[in-house]
Amino acid sequence: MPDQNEFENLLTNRNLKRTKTRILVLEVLKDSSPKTVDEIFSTLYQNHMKLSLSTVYRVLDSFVERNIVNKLSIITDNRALYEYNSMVHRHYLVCLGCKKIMPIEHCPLEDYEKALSKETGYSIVRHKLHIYGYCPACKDN
Amino acid sequence: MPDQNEFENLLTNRNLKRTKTRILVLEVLKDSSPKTVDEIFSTLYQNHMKLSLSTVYRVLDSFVERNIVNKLSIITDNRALYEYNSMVHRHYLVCLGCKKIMPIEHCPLEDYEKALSKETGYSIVRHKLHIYGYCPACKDN
DNA sequence: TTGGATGCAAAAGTTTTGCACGGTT
DNA sequence: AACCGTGCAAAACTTTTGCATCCAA
Repeated sequence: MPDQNEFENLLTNRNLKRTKTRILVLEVLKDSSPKTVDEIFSTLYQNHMKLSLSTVYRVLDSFVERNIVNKLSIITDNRALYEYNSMVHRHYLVCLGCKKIMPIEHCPLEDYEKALSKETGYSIVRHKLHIYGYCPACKDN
Repeated sequence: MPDQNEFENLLTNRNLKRTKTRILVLEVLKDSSPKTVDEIFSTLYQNHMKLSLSTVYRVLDSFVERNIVNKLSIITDNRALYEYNSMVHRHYLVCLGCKKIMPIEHCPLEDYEKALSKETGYSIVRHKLHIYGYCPACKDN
């Protein structure tokens, strides 16, 4: 199982022990849209994995600290969202109809950030951009 | 007091009774950076205004429903942020040090969205953009 | 006067923490 | 063996709700 090894190396590199829960959480988040803590927990729990909700919180904290996972700045119903950090700078085009998420290759903000930095005196680290609309198939409804 | 009248008209137009708490909350939010419920409550409470936390929640709900106030999609410490809706499309520059949130006037994405729409066939409705960095004061640390 | 608005207290929901035990290195 | 990670339960915090009372229209 190639993913298993990928995750185990990742954990070792970041000085985290390779425990069952950590690998399970990575499996859920990898190649998936952002999830709440409860979604991650329930997915695993319903698959008969024995684990505790507080462990999921602690695992996610340790991942966020090490940049393995991003804690999103988008609230859904007062709950935080977490996504696997693929380390590739990407933006997403989200269809409000079918909820499909499509990656956008080009980042339109590189030049803008430089100008903004000069204007405000901020040192700019990163940004998050999500674009919402309707895909060709959903446009008609 | 011109703001008083502005707020009272606003409330009447949206079919909300002109109560003391509603006007106080509008005064706090107008011309201010986004605030948490507790910040709004504490500001008023410390100024010897008698009001209840749950009322602030209910007042804000009624404002969000009527587009008088926006509930932001930026988390600070698991608490929601509210801002007066000036009806101007805005983005935010968030300081990763002191957590200060500063509105950005210019939107760099207007032209980009048109191009993206042509390229993908999507009909684009809105976007969310947050930029993160360190403000001049926090840069040194 | 009437229906909406508020205060208070309790409930609901999310996240964090303490402590003992278990698993990885 | 040492120490980090986990489970469980309780605590801390944010937000919502029920109900009696109050107030704007």
